[in-house]
Amino acid sequence: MPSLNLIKIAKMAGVSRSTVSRVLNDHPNVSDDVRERVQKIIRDTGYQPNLSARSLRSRRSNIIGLVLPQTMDTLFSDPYFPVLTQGVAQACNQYKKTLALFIEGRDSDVVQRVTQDGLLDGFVIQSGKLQESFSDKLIDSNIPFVVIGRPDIPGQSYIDVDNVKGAVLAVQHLQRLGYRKIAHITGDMDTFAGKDRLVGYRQAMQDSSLGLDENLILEGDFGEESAYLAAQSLAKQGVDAIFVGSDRMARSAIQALVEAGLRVPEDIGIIGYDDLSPAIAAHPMLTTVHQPVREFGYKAVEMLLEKLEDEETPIRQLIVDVELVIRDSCGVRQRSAAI
Amino acid sequence: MPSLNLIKIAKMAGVSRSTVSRVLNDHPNVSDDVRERVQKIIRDTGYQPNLSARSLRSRRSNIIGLVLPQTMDTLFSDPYFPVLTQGVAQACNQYKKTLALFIEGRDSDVVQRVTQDGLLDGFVIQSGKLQESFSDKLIDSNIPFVVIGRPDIPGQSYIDVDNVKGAVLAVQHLQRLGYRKIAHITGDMDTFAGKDRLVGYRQAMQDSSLGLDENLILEGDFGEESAYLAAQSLAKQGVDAIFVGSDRMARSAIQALVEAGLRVPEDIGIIGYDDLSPAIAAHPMLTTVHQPVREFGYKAVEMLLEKLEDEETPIRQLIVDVELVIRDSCGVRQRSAAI
DNA sequence: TTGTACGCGTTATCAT
DNA sequence: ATGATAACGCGTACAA
Repeated sequence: MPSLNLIKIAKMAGVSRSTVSRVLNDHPNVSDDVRERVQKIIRDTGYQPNLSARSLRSRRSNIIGLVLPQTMDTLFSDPYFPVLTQGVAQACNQYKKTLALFIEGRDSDVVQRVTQDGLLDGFVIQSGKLQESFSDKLIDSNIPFVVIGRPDIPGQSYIDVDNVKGAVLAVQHLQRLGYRKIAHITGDMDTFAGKDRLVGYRQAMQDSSLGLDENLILEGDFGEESAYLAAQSLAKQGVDAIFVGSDRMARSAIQALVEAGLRVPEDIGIIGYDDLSPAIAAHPMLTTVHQPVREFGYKAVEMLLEKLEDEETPIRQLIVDVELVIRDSCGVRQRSAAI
Repeated sequence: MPSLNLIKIAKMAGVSRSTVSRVLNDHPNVSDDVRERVQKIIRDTGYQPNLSARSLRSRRSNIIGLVLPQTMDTLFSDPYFPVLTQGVAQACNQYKKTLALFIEGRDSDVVQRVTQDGLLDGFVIQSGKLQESFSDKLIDSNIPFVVIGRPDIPGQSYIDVDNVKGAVLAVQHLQRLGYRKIAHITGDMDTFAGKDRLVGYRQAMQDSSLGLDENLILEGDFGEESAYLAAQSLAKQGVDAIFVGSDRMARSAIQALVEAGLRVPEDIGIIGYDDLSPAIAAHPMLTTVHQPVREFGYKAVEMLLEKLEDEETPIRQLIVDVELVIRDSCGVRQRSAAI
């Protein structure tokens, strides 16, 4: 048990606590020989400054939070959250911050825990369902945060992907390939992601000669089951192509279609959304809208750190671009030849 | 900006710091009316005790770490880690601990960060590849920890699943169904999980009338690619059934088999390992060995907390049981009828 | 350049 | 039952 502290190191080096402290914090005003001597002792003893004391004194814990307000059950079955977490963790490593992970459970009052005095310097929060509005507590806790996804109250810094554009890209691609009856299986209509992708679908259909047919829109919830059922229904209905709200749902939809005797993409074209492995890996390779989720998490941390550096930094709202990744499930090979 | 502290609360209540502190920590020696009065003020002001100060004084941060020493790239593509994390997070919520997540990157010295003085009360660490042995630093940092998976040095508390038994269950099930040429695509041979499942496979084959044929063992690495290639090879070779080292690999193997013109399970039976969604969801439903990964993470935290309560608690080594979950890919329907 | 002394907010020990 | 007071380990203004 080391139980070392500044005093002991100071005694060993024959200097005062302050000097050791200065060495630790790279203060300029330390003579080179003293600095050397102290550093050697620090190395030899394996001394580490006590973080609690440091936090207390400096009012900086160097811990930042990642708050995932989804329900536990569905949280990690979609690769989105793991990848996001990875991005955040990567940034924390980079900037030498400790990452505290808060996953909202049914009972736990995450807000309470996140806003504890002296625990976090700030946090990144994934905006969840629309109805679970950000508690005012979060805001007037006065601890800085950045929202991932669009927040449901204005005046916050946030980072989001352009879901509308992504959907437009997907649908327009299907249109260009000559599909005429293009359906959409939506994501969760309680999320901005789900809603915005639907907006994009509607927009792309309306702006085309095909026009919008509300009957071709089936509501899903980002889960396998909903997509499976929707696809079954669409198989009976007979459509040319489906733009599905997420890759995970797309895979499930494809399964339903195949079981209904349809070939993808020969009989029906599919485009998903996310481009996160491993959902795209199976056959047929999924055409999908790529969101840079990892970079996203990374960037969110950087935005937060900026905010921490400069208290008066303006509110930033960053929309990250998306792009269509064309693989097999949209039938581009079969159709491009035909065109 | 609250910037409240004990003194201010004390003044407002007309008592001393000590009394407020006692109220906060549920000390018995406080009269009921004073307690009431102080609690009301605490509620009204929204006062929260400063955690840094608390940690400094009490030598307890109430933060516990989860250390995932895998490389970033592969980390979250397997559902194992997300689910494990979920279990750990759940336990932390339950016991009112803050969870700090450490994901080892290429450059970052996680050991250094994890063992910082005053940061963590203890941590749970996932044992990674065998060669990256636990640094001695971890051990003589003197901060308590529990290992998930078998540690490569003795004398540590750990929790593990019975990988050998799981493999035996799987292979024996295939044997009972009448398969004769039963192959194995292994997991990563640098992990205990991969090695132990191979041990179980060997054991089950040797103990049966079928005997062990080393040519039926193909090495994988828990990744899609390796399983795909191995399955292609086995398709040519012509085998009856394959016990695959993980569900994720099993899915990939099935894809290779189907593309080679084989039907699963009519032509070839498959059993995987893990039973974590969504790998099992697709068609055919995967027969697999269930590991209670979430409970696992939860339990690991409980073991750690025990250790924290009682410094002199004995080292515990807990082996969690596994069970076979029979679905479609093993061909039980086709074969049971035949038997 | 170095040392002294104070305060960060809390808990714990000792009186009263 | 309550209050004064001393730590916990560190950073820093100020003095030397």
